[in-house]
Amino acid sequence: MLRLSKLTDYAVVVLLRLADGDRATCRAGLSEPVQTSPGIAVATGVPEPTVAKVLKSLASANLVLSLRGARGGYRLARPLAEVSVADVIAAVDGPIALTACVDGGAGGCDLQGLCAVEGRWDLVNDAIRQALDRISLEDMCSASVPVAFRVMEPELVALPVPAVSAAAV
Amino acid sequence: MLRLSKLTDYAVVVLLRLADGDRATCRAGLSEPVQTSPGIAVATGVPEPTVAKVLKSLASANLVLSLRGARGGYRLARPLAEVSVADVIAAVDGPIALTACVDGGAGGCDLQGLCAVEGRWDLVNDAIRQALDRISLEDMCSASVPVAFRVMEPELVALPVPAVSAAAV
DNA sequence: CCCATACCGTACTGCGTCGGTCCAGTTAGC
DNA sequence: GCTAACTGGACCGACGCAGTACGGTATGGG
Ligand code: FES
Ligand code: FES
Repeated sequence: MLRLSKLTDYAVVVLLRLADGDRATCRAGLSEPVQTSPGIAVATGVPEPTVAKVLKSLASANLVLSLRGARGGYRLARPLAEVSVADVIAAVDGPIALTACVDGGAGGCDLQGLCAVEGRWDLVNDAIRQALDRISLEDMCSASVPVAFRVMEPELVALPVPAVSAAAV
Repeated sequence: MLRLSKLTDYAVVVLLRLADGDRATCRAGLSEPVQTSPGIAVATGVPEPTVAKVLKSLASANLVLSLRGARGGYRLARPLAEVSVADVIAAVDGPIALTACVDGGAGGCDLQGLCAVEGRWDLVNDAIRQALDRISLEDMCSASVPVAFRVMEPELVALPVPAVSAAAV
């Protein structure tokens, strides 16, 4: 159904949390805006091993920086505005390839040869890729908050943008 | 991986074949441009039951017209230029809903409430939907044929646009 | 009137991928 | 040296998809 995996959704949640925590620690005067995966897990509600898995994928894609050892953790590699949705999807779910026979996935289609849409999906694929590339996480974060159907606590709704995950720690 | 199902791919193949066959029968003087699912199956190489399944989905979405009874078959409901890729995807794979918590799929996300990206995916979802809506099957068919990597028979390459599926019948 | 043809709907099953978990290993602070 | 935390890989159950099968219905021809 053209559905993206839940891991990608979690990745966005984690990244947003990471950005928000960044700001919080910076405001507190700490020079080390680093968050651990257990901390992010308890802040977002996502099970901890899953958070670790997602962060691992994001780290290998250079979307976050990892600091090993004790007092280690993760840090955003770039500001949210510099990260597009396509980057996140590519980091977690692999390259964007709608079908098996686009440029990305080298010839896995079993109809290759007598299929009428030989490489035509590339057009659609590129269109989607551009659309996803044009949207940054900053855009998603500062969207017009169209949650008209799901009212949360008034205090949370009243807060500016990073209103969520106020139950952290 | 943001991958669309193989059935959708087949649907495009079948629709293109249907349009091409339409033209062929019209040229032959027949007033009934109708093709049976077995005929399309043998023309495209897709297994027959799968073709029937796809055609059923397309028929219930009013993308093709079905004529029952003996000498029945399927016919295009609209010209290819009037059918967008989004229509085909929606017909075969259900509505386009990237995640479980967009407007389409009513609240299936288990993080609902403390998730930071409450309804923000709608932005991405709409972008993709518009991108897919803007591409018609005609566009896919008349794409610049970027099959630089996969050379077919020269005769087929030399033919104008609907060069494919020449091995029909 | 009867039969062949072809669509229609549903139900079933095997398989591949995804979501989630676990464990051993490595690095760096204390 | 010990502990906290990341790293990489493997493992397994669950779910959805791809494909198949069967009975039913409608139409046209003999
Ligand atoms: S779907 Fe891959 S060649 Fe047609
Ligand atoms: S993913 Fe559905 S509410 Fe966050």
